[in-house]
Amino acid sequence: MKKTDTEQIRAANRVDIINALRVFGPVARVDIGRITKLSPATVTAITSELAGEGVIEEVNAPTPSTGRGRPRVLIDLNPNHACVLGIKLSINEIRLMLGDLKGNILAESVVTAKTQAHDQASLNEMLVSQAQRFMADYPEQAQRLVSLGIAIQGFVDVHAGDVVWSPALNMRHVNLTRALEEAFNCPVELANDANCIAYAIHKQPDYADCRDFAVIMIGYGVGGGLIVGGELYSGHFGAAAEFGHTKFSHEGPQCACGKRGCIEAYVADYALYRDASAVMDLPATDRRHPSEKQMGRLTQLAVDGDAAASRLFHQAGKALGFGIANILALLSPQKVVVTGPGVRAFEQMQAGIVEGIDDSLIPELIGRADIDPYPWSLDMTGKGIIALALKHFR
Amino acid sequence: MKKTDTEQIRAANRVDIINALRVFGPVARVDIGRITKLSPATVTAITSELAGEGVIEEVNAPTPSTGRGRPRVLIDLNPNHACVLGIKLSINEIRLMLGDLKGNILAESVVTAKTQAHDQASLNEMLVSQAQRFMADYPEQAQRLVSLGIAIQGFVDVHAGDVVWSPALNMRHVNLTRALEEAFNCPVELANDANCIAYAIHKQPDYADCRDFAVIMIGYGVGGGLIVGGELYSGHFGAAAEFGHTKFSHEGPQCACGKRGCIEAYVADYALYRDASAVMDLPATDRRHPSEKQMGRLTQLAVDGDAAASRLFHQAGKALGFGIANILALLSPQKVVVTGPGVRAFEQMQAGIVEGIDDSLIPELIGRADIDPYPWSLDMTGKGIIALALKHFR
DNA sequence: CCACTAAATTTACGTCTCAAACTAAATAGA
DNA sequence: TCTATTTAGTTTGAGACGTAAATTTAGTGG
Repeated sequence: MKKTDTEQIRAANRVDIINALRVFGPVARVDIGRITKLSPATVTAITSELAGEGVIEEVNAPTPSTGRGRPRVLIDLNPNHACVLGIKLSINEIRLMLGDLKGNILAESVVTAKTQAHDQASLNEMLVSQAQRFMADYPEQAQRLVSLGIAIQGFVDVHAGDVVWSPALNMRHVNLTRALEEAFNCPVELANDANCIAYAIHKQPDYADCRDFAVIMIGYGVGGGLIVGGELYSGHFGAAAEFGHTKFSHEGPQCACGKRGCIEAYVADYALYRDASAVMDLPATDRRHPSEKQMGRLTQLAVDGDAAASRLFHQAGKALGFGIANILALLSPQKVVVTGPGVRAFEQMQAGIVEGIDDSLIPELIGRADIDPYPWSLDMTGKGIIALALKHFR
Repeated sequence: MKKTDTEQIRAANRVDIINALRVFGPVARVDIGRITKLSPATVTAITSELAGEGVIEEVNAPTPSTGRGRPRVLIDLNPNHACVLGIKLSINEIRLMLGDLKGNILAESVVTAKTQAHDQASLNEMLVSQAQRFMADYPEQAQRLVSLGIAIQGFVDVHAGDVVWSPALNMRHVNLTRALEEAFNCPVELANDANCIAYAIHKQPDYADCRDFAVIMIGYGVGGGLIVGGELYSGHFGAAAEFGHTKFSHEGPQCACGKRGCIEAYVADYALYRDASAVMDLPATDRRHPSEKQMGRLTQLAVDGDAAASRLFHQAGKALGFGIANILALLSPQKVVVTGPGVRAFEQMQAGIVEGIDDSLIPELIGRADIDPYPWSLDMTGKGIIALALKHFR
């Protein structure tokens, strides 16, 4: 509380109601009361305040009309009341996404750019000009822009807004938020891409009451995200959940980070393809980036019962399970969610995962934690960075 | 917020003030205002409320008397206003501790008992009767008893009050809180012993503004505790921070938990002594429990430059550093604190720890995290469980 | 002995939520 | 058709809270 206190209560209750609406779509005021545990009087007070500001609207949709009594009038966020700009920065690609108040992606634009051929100043210049160019196409939304979000692979310090290291850049310790903050005069949120995905999953209605879980993203690399106490956890130095660089072994194969034995070096696409190439005949590939098609073929081999491929995924599963066991021991989470392009092979790894966990932990420590796959879709990072940026909408 | 709201504000501000007093000893009301960011008016209101209840007292100590102006009157918690009973359950030993409102241990009693020769009913019976016998010696305090706390080695579910597994008991999934709650008609807190120590350290004034750190306790076993966002984190299943059973290797020496390659199996007293016995001539010992004296001698060997002993501690340090690296990657904490009887050899392990971390993580991920030793004292578990029990004093 | 200073208290005010009373808008059944 | 019933939502009045500003208290310094 503190400070002018009681006004802070109102502010907190406002965001509670806004969040309830964001998660549970259009609902009646009664339900908001039930969800937020606020009295009907308070719900009325706050919702009419919000309606006055244009944040929410009554939605005259097909009324459900159950039973008797006064029919409930549904209200929902007015998606157009505010918007945010999400930027996903990857190697040689900048993806710009316009998000509305409900977290939907309204528009998208992909720009090819040599992300690695910049110094700090020119990189920020490019980001600002690309962002301005993109927003110029949506002049109405530009006026209602609340905040920006940037998602990037690699290690970030979210508190400082610095990219500590990223495969997308050829330099270290680059601040990416200040220039955009000045150019757009609004807050800019920086986040690791896997953290974005964790946050996006956390915002799914079916995860609404799951307050402590870990997300593992398998793709070109292996990333992670932690939801702790219902919030995305970024740690004191803002770089939490770098699951891919926890270790399976103190020796072991080379990881992209430069060290050896990282979980990533066993489970990421590049690692699987590298290990597969050693034991079977596969088309050559850019070592760092086997294509989705190539990875799909490799997975299909295992599905079809190829022994070497099956063994490969089983091994990767074991390494993954070993890493998950460390998460279970350290954090005792409700569940561990596995997603990313790499879930395509979840079933092929599952037995290995279970074996890896069982080998590492006694049943008492594994407890009732679930290891769940989560279907991958390309826009999850975008959804997540937009949701993170929307935090700034009070 | 929620509910009867504004009363909850008051409650929150009350505990803020109580906590400020608990941490910063006797202070003037002005300082409380500065610490809690409450207005002087509010501080006056709440402190006089608390004084009326006897929770706090004006302390007429040697006034600091700086400069002019009305002299500040120091207030402090009245340590005798309430008390808690802390119970530490270890193998064949029950330690009972009476704690006052300031978290001091007022009295202590150690009972020898065959903790492993019980079923759930008789164990709880014994705990209740021992606790009642102990409190009978302090009839005045017994009337002001607020809550109980139980600390135990092993895996616990703090939410359910269950001991899932413990070396001190010969059964699994034992509830230890219900019987005591009924007998004393007050809340009972169960906690893992290493978590207690983490909480005790967190409550030290010099850790007051350290809100995200990990504690590693090295002793007969290796335990852990996590302070996340300024709170002791116990995870969804209430068993977080079992650092000792995160892994150094998927093969490796046998751990007390039954699995192989746990950090504990390299760093705990029993592991060090076992490994040392293989390469040098040491007096035989109960394999599970080398004595403090024996461990001291082993450490002294390394201090004196014995090559084999030095190598041993260096190796243990490497395993520890490897495990710490996983914590750094996953949680990005401000610091990692190493304590427990095993800190006696911290200096001998330090180079190994640093090596283990450097081998595992690129400098960007290690960041500015400190690895600090914390001097061990026997009553830290007690301090911690008492502090945890005191949470129930609103 | 009085001006000055800093700590603590009192007062006046605005904000908040909630319970309870009330209004609104529908249905079910006589 | 009409009335009792039911559920949703609003209004009102009371109680609690914290703050700013004014005031009191209790010292120091010259």
